[in-house]
Amino acid sequence: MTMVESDARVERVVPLPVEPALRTVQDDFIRKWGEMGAIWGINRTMAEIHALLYITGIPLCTDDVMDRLHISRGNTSMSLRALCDWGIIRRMHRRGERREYFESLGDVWEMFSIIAAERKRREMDPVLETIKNCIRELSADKIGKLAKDDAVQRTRERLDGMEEFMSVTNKVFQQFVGNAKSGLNKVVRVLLKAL
Amino acid sequence: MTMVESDARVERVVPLPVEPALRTVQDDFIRKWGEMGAIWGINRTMAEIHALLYITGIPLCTDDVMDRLHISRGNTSMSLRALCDWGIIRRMHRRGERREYFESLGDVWEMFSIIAAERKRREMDPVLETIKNCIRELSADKIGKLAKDDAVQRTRERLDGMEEFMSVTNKVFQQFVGNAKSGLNKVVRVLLKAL
DNA sequence: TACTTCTTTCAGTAGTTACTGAATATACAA
DNA sequence: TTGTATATTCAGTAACTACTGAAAGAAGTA
Repeated sequence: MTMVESDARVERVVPLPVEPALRTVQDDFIRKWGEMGAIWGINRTMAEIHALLYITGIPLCTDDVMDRLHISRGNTSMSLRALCDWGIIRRMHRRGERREYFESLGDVWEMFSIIAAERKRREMDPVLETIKNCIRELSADKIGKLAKDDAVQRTRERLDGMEEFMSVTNKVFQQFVGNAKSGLNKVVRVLLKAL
Repeated sequence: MTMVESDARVERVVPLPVEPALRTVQDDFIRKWGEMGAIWGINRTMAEIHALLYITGIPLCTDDVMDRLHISRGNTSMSLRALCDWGIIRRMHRRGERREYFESLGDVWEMFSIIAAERKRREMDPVLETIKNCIRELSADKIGKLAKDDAVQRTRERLDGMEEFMSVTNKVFQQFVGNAKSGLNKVVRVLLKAL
């Protein structure tokens, strides 16, 4: 099958739902989600791409994303890959089609737990490790009678406070991660009941 | 009282605890805390300054901070102010001394709830607002029979999922913020018991 | 094989954020 | 008042991050 090349493109130039009312709503959501990206440690463009995939709820290809968000092919490609690496969108192959499609996970709880798990592993765990190590280094059998020193004791108190906080926080995270496969999870239900 | 000017400085050049063992431990903590800054939406230097004030547990002045962390006066001044604005460190005036001192809050739970409250207000609340507005804009009395459209329904489902998630998250935050004045708070106690 | 369609990579650049250090302001003391 | 110790501000710059677009690569088709 031969085709004037522009035809192939035109088919997809405005590939999406596109009732203006719907489009406006989606754009609104996308913009705001992009602005919030920082919370998740994800940059604006990545957050917008994710928002687009999430809010439309259908698989889109690279050109769909480029056209709708006005970003370059390179940026689109890299951001899509990064989102796949995070695991909050998925690559999709369509029978008989060469190009690849991408779709977002539909379950917000699952997405949250994926992100939380990864950030805990990358950012909290090492800090907790360091704190525990610091506490060890200030123990009497490491520094002898210096352990009685005022300054040392103050520092140890502070380390203890931080360790308690982070251990508890870690446990809470763990629960989200372990349970949040779908919908309201156990932790949240317990919490809401208790309040 | 007249003083050779260098004396006044020398007094404070290495003003801090300074048993090498203690210092090493503190530096360790400071470095790691700085690296983790991102989680809190606070940059490395600010996080390090905060870590220093937290871990030593005594009030320090601008020069103490500059000397210990090797940062410029300007940067120190601005970062200290920003930390004061966040409310996680406090300015201290000492009788008969001209220079100002700064000290960190000692209670990690309190610091956490201060930061969480502020970030919720600045980052989550507006998004939730937008989502609610999106849902409103897609209601039948706004867009009529278009509301039955497939694409519209998909988008509405996604918005609903997100709204549920964010509302619940908000409630949990609220509890931390409301209760976490000191030590293990109600929410955490409930959680730990339930798990 | 060569051709087409689509994807990935990456050097270069634009845009952003963090930091310095000198100038300026403030606040107290003599 | 002037002098001194301290704090703040901010223009300029360094360092970093995000983005583009062209080139190369991959994977399928004729």
